[in-house]
Amino acid sequence: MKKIITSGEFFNPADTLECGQVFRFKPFFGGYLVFSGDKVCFLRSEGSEGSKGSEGEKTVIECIDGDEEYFYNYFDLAADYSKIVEDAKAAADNFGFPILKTAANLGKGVRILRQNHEEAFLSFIISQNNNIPRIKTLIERLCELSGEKKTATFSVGTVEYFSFPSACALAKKDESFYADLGFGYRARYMCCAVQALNDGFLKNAENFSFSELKNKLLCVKGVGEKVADCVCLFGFHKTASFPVDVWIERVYKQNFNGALIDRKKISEYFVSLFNENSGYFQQYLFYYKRSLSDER
DNA sequence: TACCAGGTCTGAC
DNA sequence: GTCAGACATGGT
Repeated sequence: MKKIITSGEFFNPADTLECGQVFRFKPFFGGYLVFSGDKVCFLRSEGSEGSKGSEGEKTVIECIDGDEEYFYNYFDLAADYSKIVEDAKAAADNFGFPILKTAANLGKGVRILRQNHEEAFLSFIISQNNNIPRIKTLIERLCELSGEKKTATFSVGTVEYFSFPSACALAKKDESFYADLGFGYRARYMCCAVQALNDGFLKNAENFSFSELKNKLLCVKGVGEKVADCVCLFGFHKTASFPVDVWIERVYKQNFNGALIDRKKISEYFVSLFNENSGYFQQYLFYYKRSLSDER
């Protein structure tokens, strides 16, 4: 077992996991088990007697031998998030959007994950017109029925879990399989998406530009602007992406006095302001807006 | 019961 | 190109 220990000031486990970018994690011994593809790690805060984000706080990742590099990359540990938060505050001042400063202060512990490509792609197809608790349930069912059973041992004990099924493993599943799991009308989209994956449409996709990748994703039935933006951001770390969903639409109307109606145009508006920081700022705003509701 | 959720597709105009 | 309605499901 290996440990990665980082400062907790700009990496808060709860904020990072519960801000809606990822759906496979669960509470475990005061921290979280985080699943990605066929891997798992145990993520927790340590030494935080004071308030959240205090100087002495550490964030600890435990993983099995050989997975250190994977999770170092997954949690984007090479990036300097103090600069991103400062950029957000500066943008808030420059453009006169005080809410962005408030959101960045609240969400400064959020990191944009570098998720498994296939998992992010299929997960955000499931996410459409759905709520986060239900998305998590559907993905969990999918893994239990089609993933591989695995075990991993951490300092506090051993866990059993299921991997996210590969596109290959899902190749023979038909629409009724997903419908029986409760996917609703998304069952048809899942079949299309799995076939696209098995046809190799995401092969070498990490080398694509943002627009190349997004256009490719939009060719798949069931993938629209918002899902494509989420896959680009959370699966491929294309941070010039600004997904617009119902929550962001509310932020735009209520806090930015926005007059645009079309979500694609709202996204383009924010990207024109924030450029390569769009994805980070979007996540701060999304997390802030949702935290105001009682949903979580 | 009606509405909502990290939307997208389709057909009418 | 724009827009309204349909689409499955389960929680509130």
